[in-house]
Amino acid sequence: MRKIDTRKFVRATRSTPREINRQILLNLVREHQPISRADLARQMNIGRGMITALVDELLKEEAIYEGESTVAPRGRRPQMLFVRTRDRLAIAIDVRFSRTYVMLSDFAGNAVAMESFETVVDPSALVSTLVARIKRLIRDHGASGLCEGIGLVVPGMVDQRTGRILNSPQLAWRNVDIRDALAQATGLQVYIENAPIACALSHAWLGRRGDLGGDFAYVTVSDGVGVGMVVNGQVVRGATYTAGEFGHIPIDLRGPKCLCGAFGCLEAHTSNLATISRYLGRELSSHETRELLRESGITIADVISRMRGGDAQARAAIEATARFLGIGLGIVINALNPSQIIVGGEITAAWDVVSPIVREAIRERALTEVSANTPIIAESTDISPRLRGGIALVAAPLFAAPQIA
Amino acid sequence: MRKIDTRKFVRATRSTPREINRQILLNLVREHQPISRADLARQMNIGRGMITALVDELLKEEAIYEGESTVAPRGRRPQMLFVRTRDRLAIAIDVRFSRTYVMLSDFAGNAVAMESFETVVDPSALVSTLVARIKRLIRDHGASGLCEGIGLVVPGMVDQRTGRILNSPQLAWRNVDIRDALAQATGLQVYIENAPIACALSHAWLGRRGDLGGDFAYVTVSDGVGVGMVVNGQVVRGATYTAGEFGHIPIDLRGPKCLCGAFGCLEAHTSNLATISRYLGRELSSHETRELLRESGITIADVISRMRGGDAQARAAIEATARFLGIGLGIVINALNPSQIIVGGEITAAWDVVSPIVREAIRERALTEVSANTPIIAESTDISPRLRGGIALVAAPLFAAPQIA
DNA sequence: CTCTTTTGTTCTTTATACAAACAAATTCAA
DNA sequence: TTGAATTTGTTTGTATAAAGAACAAAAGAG
Repeated sequence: MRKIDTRKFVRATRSTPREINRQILLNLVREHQPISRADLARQMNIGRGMITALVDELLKEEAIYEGESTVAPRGRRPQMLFVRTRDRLAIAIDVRFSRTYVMLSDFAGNAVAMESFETVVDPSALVSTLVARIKRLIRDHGASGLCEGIGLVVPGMVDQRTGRILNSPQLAWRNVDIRDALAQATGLQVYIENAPIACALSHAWLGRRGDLGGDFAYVTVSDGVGVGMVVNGQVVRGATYTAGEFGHIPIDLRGPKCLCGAFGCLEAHTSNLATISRYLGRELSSHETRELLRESGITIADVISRMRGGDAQARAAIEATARFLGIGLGIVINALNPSQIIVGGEITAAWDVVSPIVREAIRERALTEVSANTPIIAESTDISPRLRGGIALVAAPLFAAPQIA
Repeated sequence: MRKIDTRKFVRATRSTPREINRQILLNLVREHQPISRADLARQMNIGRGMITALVDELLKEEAIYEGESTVAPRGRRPQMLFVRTRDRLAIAIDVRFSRTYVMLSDFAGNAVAMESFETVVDPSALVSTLVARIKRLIRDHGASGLCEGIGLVVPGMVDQRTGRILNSPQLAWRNVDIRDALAQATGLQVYIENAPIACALSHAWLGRRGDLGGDFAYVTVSDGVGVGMVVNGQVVRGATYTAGEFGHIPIDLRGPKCLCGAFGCLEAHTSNLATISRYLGRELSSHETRELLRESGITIADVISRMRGGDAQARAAIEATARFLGIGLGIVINALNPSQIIVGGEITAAWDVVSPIVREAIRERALTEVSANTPIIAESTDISPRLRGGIALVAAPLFAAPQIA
């Protein structure tokens, strides 16, 4: 039951039913391809004549294409339909603390080319570096299709009205606009989004067919901790685009000081930096620790491999992180009751150790049996969910439900 | 941008545009009444002919009615339209720990009659008591209209598929069904909902015209602490109907033991019981404390009035509660970034003392200037938001957006 | 080769959005 | 007082697209 916002509603016109049914059909093709017109008619409870008209429209726009006719047990052979994704390309950009990744990929998320470079912190220098690399990528590898847009994923909150990055602690950016400069220099539409939401979009639109559907939360654990939430099929951005900042929720008011200045944040307990600091037996927020981290160059992957090598200190650090992560996921469960939680980040490499501890912490605080058993799925970093999210930013609007009422 | 769920979509038909525009028109009348056809045409960017047709339909169904024609600066006088609410009635039931309230009211939330009785904990005994009172209420006061349904508000999580109360700690109910029994005995449609969501619905559908629109959170502070969230115009219920349980999020792992069994829950810091226990200098969860509370009969209102009388102990207890409440609201802000938060419960009677402490606690943890200034609005208990929510449960479906795509 | 089954297209009917003309009711100004 | 201007609300004709039926095409079965 949705309330109509009488300030910004969208009235239905004569062509509204067609737009809606067209979009439903397109999504059915996307999720069931290959599929015939007759099957679509059965799925949609509609006459085949209607389907013919809608399919003709989509064929003319080259949103879908007709494949070979398959064998059928009897009767005329159906003509199979497919969504056109192979020759539609997009650029995804993942700006991270140390490195920036650029990928050219088709609309289904299959990478065509990928490269990376050390992150340039100055915004305008970053833009010009990106522009050069994007142009070269498209020139060298863009023969198989047309690039239709850029999906830019940044570690920070993004104002969707202006495209500005409101605050990125990792890059020390405040109110920075790189979207418009990038769009102007490349002549391509640029979609910008913060990392946890991009990961959630990647899961929703480019995930496996089995786990589609249902509302979920995507929890990213890296230098920070953030959550991308999908509720009623829509991403939650909040009134001023800062929703999902679970990282700065306190779980222990007498806990360690966080980089944000407050005490006892979830992020200060369970981020990669927190785990490494704990391993080194140092305080997270002190200047010396940060210097030490920078100099030693130790990463969370190192801590995990030392744990595997039998380092008891490393194991203790990771087990403590797991416990706090479980408490964090318990917060998400109590707040949102998602049908599943996806966890992304380097910590997933230690999931065999982390998972049982997480599950136990959730069990301690869950209010019902079902919520205690909320599926927690670890997503490995090597499928690069952020970059796939960048592709989804460009591709998903084609498939989204029309906004009505 | 919403994703279409290909498992349970609603296809558009020939009459879909009409359904949508009809509903938009009805909502415009509701929020701008009195309003003329010509004004509606301007608001909706549509021909006046279309409006005439839609209005005729709504008039025939008696959803709206035509009032007097008003004066106009020049030209033909417009005929004003109104939503019919006066002679449409609903029963609202608010089941609480100690007392149960029953109200007969019109669809706009104007009470016709109200009564209360000591809560009967046995479900079937409660149903028969309710049935008798409802029948008498309708007989004695129902002359002004027809009762079209019952809105039942309970302190606990409700499975909306089955109507069962999954868990109500206050009533010690688990998997109890009173909805169907009530419906069968009264012959009326019964809508059941948990208290925080009902309060949120009350705010969304029966609130003042000024503060309509925008997503928000309704935080209820009574014996428990819960949140009703409205995101993208829709209430958030969660995959298994247990969303909004912010009361059992830990804010201090070394904090007091909660009635749920875990340590350091928000509820254990800021519920009415927590405040009273703190005032008495007792541990919340111990058996002796609960006995003492029951025997002494001291309420949160007593603590507040003693604070007003100069009791330093009472002031300290309430100030501590205020601080923890601020931390709780900070959690809601970081998680959801709502455009506003409504706080309901007895504690609002001390809002002059509570408010500045709450605001300071939020400021300590908010990540942006805007989110630090999220409006926090106290809603007094004497407008009975729960009962109004019960009315909204019956009335709102008439005005909701049609589900499409 | 004919009958049956299934797929996909075409045609007719019907609902309804859209646009324009029309009727009604009122003020203003000569 | 009367006609012009203005605004509201209704009616009428047209275009669009859904709904449903009929038809054509393509295959296998007997």
